[in-house]
Amino acid sequence: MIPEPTGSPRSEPFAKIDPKFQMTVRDHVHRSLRAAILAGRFATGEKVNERSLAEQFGVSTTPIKEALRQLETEGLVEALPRRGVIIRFDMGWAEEMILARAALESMIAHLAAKRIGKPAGAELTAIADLMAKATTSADADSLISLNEQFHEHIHRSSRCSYLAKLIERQQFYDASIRRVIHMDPAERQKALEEHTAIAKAIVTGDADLAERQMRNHVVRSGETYLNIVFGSKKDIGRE
Amino acid sequence: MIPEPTGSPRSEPFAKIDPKFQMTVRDHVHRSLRAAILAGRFATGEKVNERSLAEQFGVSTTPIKEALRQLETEGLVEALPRRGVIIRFDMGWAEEMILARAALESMIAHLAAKRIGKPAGAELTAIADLMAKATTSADADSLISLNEQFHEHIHRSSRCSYLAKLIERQQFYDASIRRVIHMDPAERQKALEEHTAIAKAIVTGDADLAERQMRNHVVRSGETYLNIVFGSKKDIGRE
DNA sequence: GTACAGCATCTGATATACCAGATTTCAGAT
DNA sequence: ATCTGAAATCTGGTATATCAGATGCTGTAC
Repeated sequence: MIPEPTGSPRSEPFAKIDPKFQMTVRDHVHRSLRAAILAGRFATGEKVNERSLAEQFGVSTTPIKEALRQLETEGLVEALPRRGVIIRFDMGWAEEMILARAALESMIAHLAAKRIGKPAGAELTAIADLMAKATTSADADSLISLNEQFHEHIHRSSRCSYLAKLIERQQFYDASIRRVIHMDPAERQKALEEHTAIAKAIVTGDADLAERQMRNHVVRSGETYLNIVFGSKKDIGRE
Repeated sequence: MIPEPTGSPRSEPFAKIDPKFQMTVRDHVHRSLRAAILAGRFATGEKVNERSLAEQFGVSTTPIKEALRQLETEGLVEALPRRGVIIRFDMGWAEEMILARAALESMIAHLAAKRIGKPAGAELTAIADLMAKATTSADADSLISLNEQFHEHIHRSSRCSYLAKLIERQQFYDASIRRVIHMDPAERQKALEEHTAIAKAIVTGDADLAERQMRNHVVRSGETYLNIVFGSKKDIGRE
């Protein structure tokens, strides 16, 4: 901190660092395991051994246990008391995670349409406009970043922090896969149309329309993801 | 186990006990804390101390930490690294939990309507019929039990185990509160009508109708719960 | 009276020890 | 050869110890 000569407090000297950014071993383990599971680097039903994981990470079993507890609550592993934890993730699980995200995102879009104000609405439209520009010109990275901003803005507009947190936990395709997805011009175009329509519905306060369009968007882009990662054409939630 | 004279294996001698039923200290702590939080026995923002909890439960801090990790992932507490965990639950949080459950249950009802077969459909109708009888005659306990059966049957019919698991985590009014809710004849009648309508929509395969009705049912009964627990009239998701 | 450095204390994060339930192995009986 | 059950082993659950960051307190300087 730079010393302040006068006693008068400056309004916003430096942003306080968010304690959440601090990295602990258990978070590192949690993220690593989570990413590994979602990337399919474990077989469904495979047993994981705490001591062996601890050795691989070079830490004790304590943070491993805590990370496994988090994964258990997330539904990515199953704990059989006194018997160990087994991996629970396959294509079916991924489909259902997408459906869950669709259900929650559409609910939050519904509420955002009801609750968004004039200024926030204008910001959302602005983000959508930037996305339109980035779709044809810019690189995938800025598109990914705008994508995040777009959804996060909707979350904030809904004023639902619990729902937003739940959705975050559902968010499981990582940046590298997103980049692959946004490589395809057809996909970029489709996503843009959907985003534009969602933004319009929310800004005009059409909650039911916003909800439907958000749901279709999440399900459709989820299908794209599944096709890339699991490599088989699939309609989510059919039959 | 009763000894078997012949070498021939009996088909289904006794059901294997589900390992999940085994109780560990961390599960006990998790459930107790969860119930205490949902019952409002902690203030929002209140700090909880691991050592003090360990002392109160008469156990070491290890299972406490694991239970707190689960609560953290559930969104009921927030962990600030190296600083401790604070309670995150109030009426607003409860509202959002109800909305989340509404979103997920309606999604699962939608899928159940698409996927339910003839026999399972008949069973669902049968459960609804039993509910009709129990509404006027029987005690609250059997109504509560039928209620559970009803929703669980829908979950199974949807063939979505991940979604069902997610919903279970959202399930937060316990048996005692349910009993209070089901005491009121008007509430019983309203719930019956909703259940009947949901069953009909699912059995006839009207997925969109089932979805809408499930959502209304969860939100409306959630409002009843909120009025009882937090004691103020409130429309969820309005403004 | 106020501000701040330095010290004492509290408390979460991690490592380690130990126990008991679960699993596997293997010798002896049939 | 197969079954059984006791012993060895593995592994998760819990308890305890240790470390370091966060917090609180106090006495001194101004």
